[in-house]
Amino acid sequence: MVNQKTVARRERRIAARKEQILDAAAQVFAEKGFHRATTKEIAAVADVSEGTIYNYFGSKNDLLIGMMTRVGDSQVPPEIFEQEGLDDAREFYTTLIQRRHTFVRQNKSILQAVLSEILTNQEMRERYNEQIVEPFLSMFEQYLSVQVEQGRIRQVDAELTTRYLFALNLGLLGMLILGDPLLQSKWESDELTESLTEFVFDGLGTRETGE
Amino acid sequence: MVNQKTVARRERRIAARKEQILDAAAQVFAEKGFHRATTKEIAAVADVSEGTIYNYFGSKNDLLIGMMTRVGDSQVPPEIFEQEGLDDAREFYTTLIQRRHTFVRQNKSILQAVLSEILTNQEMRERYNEQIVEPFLSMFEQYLSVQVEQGRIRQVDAELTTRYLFALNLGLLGMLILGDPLLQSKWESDELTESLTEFVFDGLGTRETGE
Amino acid sequence: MVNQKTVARRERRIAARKEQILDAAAQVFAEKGFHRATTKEIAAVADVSEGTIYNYFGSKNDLLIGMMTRVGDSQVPPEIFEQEGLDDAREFYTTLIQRRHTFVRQNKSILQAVLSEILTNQEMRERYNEQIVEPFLSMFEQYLSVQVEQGRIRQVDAELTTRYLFALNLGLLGMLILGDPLLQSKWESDELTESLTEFVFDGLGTRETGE
Amino acid sequence: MVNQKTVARRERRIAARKEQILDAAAQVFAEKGFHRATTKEIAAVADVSEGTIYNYFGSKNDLLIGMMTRVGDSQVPPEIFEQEGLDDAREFYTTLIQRRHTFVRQNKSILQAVLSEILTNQEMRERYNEQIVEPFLSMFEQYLSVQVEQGRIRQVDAELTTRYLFALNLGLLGMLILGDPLLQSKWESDELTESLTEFVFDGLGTRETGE
DNA sequence: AATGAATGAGGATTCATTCAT
DNA sequence: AATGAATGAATCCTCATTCAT
Repeated sequence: MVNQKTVARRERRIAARKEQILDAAAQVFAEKGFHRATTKEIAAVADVSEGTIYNYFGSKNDLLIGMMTRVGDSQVPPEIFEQEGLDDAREFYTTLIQRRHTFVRQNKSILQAVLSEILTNQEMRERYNEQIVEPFLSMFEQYLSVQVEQGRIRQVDAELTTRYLFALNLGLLGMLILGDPLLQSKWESDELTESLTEFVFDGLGTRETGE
Repeated sequence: MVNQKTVARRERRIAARKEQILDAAAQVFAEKGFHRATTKEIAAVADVSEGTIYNYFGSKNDLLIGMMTRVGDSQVPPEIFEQEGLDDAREFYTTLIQRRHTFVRQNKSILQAVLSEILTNQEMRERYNEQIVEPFLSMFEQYLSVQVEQGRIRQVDAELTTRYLFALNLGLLGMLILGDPLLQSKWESDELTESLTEFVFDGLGTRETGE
Repeated sequence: MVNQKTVARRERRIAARKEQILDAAAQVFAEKGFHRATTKEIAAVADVSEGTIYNYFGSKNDLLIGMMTRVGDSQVPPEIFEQEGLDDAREFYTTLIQRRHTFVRQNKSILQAVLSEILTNQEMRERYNEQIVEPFLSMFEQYLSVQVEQGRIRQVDAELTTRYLFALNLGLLGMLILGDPLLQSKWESDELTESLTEFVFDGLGTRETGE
Repeated sequence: MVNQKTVARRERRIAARKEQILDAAAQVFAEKGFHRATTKEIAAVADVSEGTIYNYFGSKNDLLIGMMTRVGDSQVPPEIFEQEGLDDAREFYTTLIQRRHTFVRQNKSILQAVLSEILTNQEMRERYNEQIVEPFLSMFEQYLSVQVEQGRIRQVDAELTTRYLFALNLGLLGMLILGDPLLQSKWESDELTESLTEFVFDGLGTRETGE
């Protein structure tokens, strides 16, 4: 009994420490990038000694992996695709990007750090694809196919369209990181959703031109 | 006279050396990323000594800046926005992304290296914004405003739409780097243009829903 | 009364713990050598926590000293030199190296670790000399002198000869550690004694050449 | 032509630097042992920067390997076993150990460092066996067999005897390192040769007992 | 102008030791 | 008395940069 409690407490302490360190790492990585970040500084920000980091993570690289796992775990959950009452594709998309933006708002630093490393690190890239991109793409693809079949959206290529939508979001994240002031302000006050939905569903063409 | 010629020749030689070194740097940066690339390896690839690099560039960082300048210089030229006969916005967009894709095809590795660094390097980010992003955005914004005024495209917010289109392209580059196989194959054989134009101009909504 | 018993019990417990830890240390030192052995691993093998080690030994170095003391204590006991009936020097030598080989067989790993450290650690070297080498040398020297006086062995320089015999044994230990397969097999099956005695007493020379 | 000279000079410079660094390493290793020796100190003794060490050796471990190779190269050369006129085994042995002692005198530090590490480092042990021990043993064995056949020495087991002689020398080296004052003084003034030869050839036994 | 050896600051990682529980 | 998490000094190694030739 007591043992069980002790073990549980211990596990919670370990998890908390890991979080504490990952938070610090995320902050420093985002600020300086993975390579310019030093374990010394991460330790300082996490308010632990350098040695302690290595009691919880095998290497500096493992911090990055830990962060990616975290990002993966807090992504859009699969259930959302299976909810009832999301017949209206517009509404669904709105919900989706709202969630997504909330998520990005909460994890911008981490995403920034992770993305940067992903761009030049083969191994990270593969992890990211497997854990985050592919699961999402295949689920969304599936959803789109159904919508197309049911005539709720235009007859589009579900595979490609999925990728365009993903790209749009990825690109927006990129521009936020780049620091575009307009996007930044709209995004922080959550004013992008409507305009974005319109862009995606109505396109640029005038109605007449529409084919 | 003679002096002028000599000076000119000298300048050409210097420029050539710089190119030679930047080419090598681009190759190595793309392969390993900025931080994992060593001056030693760049020198080896450029077939010069490490010391020589420093005769032409002040630092390793300057190589990155040099590359970004290069990328900026070979971007879509401003003239394209001023050409006559590009009244048809669809056609114009098609042309634009075709050029863009050709450019990306030729510079993917460099873009990869530069982007990665941009994400976590304040200074690089500012340079990139000033030299590349902002000029393009303002020109495109201008173009879109005119198109909207003339009723050639829907009544959209030109500023935001410009950013969405930029984001879409940036995101596609991101997904290419991530290695999405579908995009990769379509992109290499230049099959994305039409489908992308359709996505952008017609949106996902069925025509009736279009409001 | 009770107090005395308690104290005695306590001392026995402490001694037992020390043994337990030294055993573990011996095992790990032998496997990895002193420097590559970590207190963490020693603790794991001893099935105690790292902290506990430091309740019984002041430092990692003290473990080594403890081991050497142990080795010293189990060396050839001085009494052997005083036993009656060991008039025959050959027989005596045979007995001696048999004991010695038995001892080495039981402590090879420890000796390996201790010797390695002795070679490059001044302090250890001094301890080893004082505690082990010198006592043995002086006793053996004494013994040899008597044998020479009594005409039981040739007129040799007792001091030097003692050192040659010590060296021979030390060197054999060295070769065993080095892993010479021939010595190893003969040594394990205790077949070296006779041949060694012959080498030491008869030399290589043919009898006629003997002078 | 010039090129050849330049290359040769370069190679000489490199070899010299390597020597310079190995000398320093030998000194520090011998003093403190491999593990306690720091690259910082080696650099200081060699009067170069730490970085320079790594221009010539891949790792601290490589310094050790480099030292062992050096030791191997300066060992007793195989030719000695093939010289004419060495019929007299005593004389031959005398020559051999004189050479050996000279060698040890010149390389004591290195041997000390190498031996210590050999005792606890599997890889080093294997290298040492292959490069130094085995070649010597097999050559000496061969020599002894012939001597035995020709009746120049007693009918001894050549294999074992070779090992005894090797052990004797190894052990003497060990005792020198341990710091035995008697051996030290005799060895430095080269007074051991005769006494050692006598020990090896005549044994301890009185002539009558010689069976 | 080119070279490449030398430099040394800097950084990730290890591990003996401590100490609060 | 035992624990084991926290510590941080110490160390090997890398690599951008310099500079004598």
